[in-house]
Amino acid sequence: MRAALQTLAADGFPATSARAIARRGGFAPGVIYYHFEDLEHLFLAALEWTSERRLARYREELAGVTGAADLLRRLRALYAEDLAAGHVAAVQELVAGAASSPRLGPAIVERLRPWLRLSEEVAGRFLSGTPLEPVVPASELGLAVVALYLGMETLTHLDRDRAGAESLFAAAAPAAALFDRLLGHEGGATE
Amino acid sequence: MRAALQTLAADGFPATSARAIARRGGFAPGVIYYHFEDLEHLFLAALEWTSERRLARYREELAGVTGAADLLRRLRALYAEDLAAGHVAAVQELVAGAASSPRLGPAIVERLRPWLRLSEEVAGRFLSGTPLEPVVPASELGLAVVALYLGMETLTHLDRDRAGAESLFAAAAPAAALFDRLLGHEGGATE
Amino acid sequence: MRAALQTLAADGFPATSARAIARRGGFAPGVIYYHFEDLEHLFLAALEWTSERRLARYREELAGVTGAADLLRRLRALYAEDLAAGHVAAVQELVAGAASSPRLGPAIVERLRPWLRLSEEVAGRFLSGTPLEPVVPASELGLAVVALYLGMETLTHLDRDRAGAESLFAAAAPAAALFDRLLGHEGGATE
Amino acid sequence: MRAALQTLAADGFPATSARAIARRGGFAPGVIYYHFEDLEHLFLAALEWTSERRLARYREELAGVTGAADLLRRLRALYAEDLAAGHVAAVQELVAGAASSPRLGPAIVERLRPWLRLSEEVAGRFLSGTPLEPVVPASELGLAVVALYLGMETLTHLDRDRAGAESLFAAAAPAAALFDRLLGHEGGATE
DNA sequence: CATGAATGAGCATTCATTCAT
DNA sequence: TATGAATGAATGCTCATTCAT
Repeated sequence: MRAALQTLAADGFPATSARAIARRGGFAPGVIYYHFEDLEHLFLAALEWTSERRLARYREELAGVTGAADLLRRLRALYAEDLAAGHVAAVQELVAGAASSPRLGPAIVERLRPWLRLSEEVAGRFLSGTPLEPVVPASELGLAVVALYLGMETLTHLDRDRAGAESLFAAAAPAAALFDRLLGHEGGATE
Repeated sequence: MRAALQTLAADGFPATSARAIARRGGFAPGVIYYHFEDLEHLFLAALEWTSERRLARYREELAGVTGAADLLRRLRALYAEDLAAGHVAAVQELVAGAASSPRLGPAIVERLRPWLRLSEEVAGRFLSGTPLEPVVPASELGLAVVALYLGMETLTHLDRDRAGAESLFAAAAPAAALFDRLLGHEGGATE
Repeated sequence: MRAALQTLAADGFPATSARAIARRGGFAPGVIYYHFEDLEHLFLAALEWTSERRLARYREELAGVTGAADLLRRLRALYAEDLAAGHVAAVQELVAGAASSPRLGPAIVERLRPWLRLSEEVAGRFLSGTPLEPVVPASELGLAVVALYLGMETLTHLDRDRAGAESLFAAAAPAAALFDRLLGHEGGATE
Repeated sequence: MRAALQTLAADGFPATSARAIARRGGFAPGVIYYHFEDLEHLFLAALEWTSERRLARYREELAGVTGAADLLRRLRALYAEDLAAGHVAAVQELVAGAASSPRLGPAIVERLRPWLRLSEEVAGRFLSGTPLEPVVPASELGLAVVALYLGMETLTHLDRDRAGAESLFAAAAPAAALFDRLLGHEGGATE
């Protein structure tokens, strides 16, 4: 059922009505209200569900990262997974669509916080020991990365061109390699 | 009237109905359909209108930029203007809300393209002559900056904390100064 | 349109949905919400409308009452009018059906108050100068009469037997005549 | 379980859904349909249940009534019991709410008939031997009393002011005493 | 006996849109 | 140009009811 929402969120927040969810899930709209108090609760439960699973995956993958190029390579793979499952699309749609809802908004912020924490943490780990450490605060870098992720999703969602993010990753690779070389990281060596 | 839409877009795309626009503008809903074929056409016209004016302003301000710190300072001021007028908020709401509309989506992409071009252009000007030039393609950097802008707006729109973007600008300032120093730019000298 | 509600209230408060009203009135349900904020507002407006007209009629008719028998005769005629128009039925249905609504309830009480006042006033006029005056407070008698009216309507509405009230009026006539004779009223003489 | 319905009828007929009953009773809605064919059957069973018990109590209490004042005093006490248990409220809500139901209405009339009989009987006993006997038919007086009861309940249910009926009883006491004195009853002597 | 899941119709309400005036 | 009235489809949600377990 959450999968039904997920796929629904894939054709736009404004179009994600109870009826539409039910149609896609193959059940009656009433069922939703049997299991969830509200559409909002459904959304939150679904966000939580997919978010937790993806977060675990991200944490796992980013645990042993060794340098900029390595980090980038792993993010790229993770993003490809997200794309395939439509997870980012759903999340972005939810985040953007519910931004103005006084009840949903804050609840979503809450569910987004772990991502900010992870992003910040990885940014911190990544900066530590480099000359950038004193000059770039991890917390802000972490925020910027999450924002970039969301913004990229918004844009690639807008025109159906999924290649945008992909080419961004591709373009960033040489820069990451250079970065590693300058700082003596060993990460990108095998790429 | 377009201003009415603008302010309406400020309380959320899903809540921006013909009635709501009319209520805020102080006219009857029917008027909209006298001037525009459609709500979608209204949205596009409004986007175009505000976009052109802001774009001109951005172009003007970013024309004589001399370095990273200078660029950052100017963007910060421009962003403050955007914030005050609610322009970014409206645009982001529109972009995100209409992302899944088969008719509105592509049309919005079209109206967004000049921004990508500007961003790309500034990025190119900024990179040219630096050692980064061969390693960072301007087109991708430009895209990333627009995405970051949108993403930041999404996030700051989500929790009412407008300080997020501000503190990001603040945090980026030292890095920009360092950048300028390394590359022999003279921009941030007076800051 | 209020007439549409009136007739609708004639087939039961719980069945008086926006759709049902519209169906009976021959218009689309949306029209209701164009003219009234709410179903509740429709109900109140309709109650007010019919109530005012009937109240004026009652006042007019009861102004020059001369005795118990006369009063009874006039009430009987008025009640027959009410019955024909279905006014009491609608009012009773509304009063009973909305009794538990926290918003509608008090608003209806308000609209009922003039009736209590009239009833009280007539009771007072009727009692004044009789030996009953010190022993029967007009305010309570007025309340009792209104309650009796409502209760009778409830009962006659329950089984379709409209004869109940009629036979009550008939049965009360001799008592009223006796009452007048005892108290020296001249009212019922010609009956 | 019937108690659950009773209390539910205390927050309004339209709000008395199967779910609401079950929630208050602490069981699943399905249970209702195990024990009763229908919500309507539940209502009737519950009405019957409470009605029988109260009727017995009324019969017992009104058996040895000696005069108007005595009758009034006993009714007042009985009414206080009803109020405390919420019985009248439930009955009135049911009677009014189901008035327009083609199936429920007649069935309720049936369950109400014993009350009319009792009322009539007491009225008859009360009138017998007095000069009013030829002039006031017991059957009509009985009907009027029941209607007054229902109507008073409707009104006191409407505004939360439970004092209405109470003050009515209080106001009627002197009249009853006078009545007894005139007719040589001995009932109110000790009051 | 009882539950939890499900259904489909119905609810009040709001929507984009049309159109006579 | 603009309005006010109207429509019909859609919204989120609740309902009585059923039924496998």
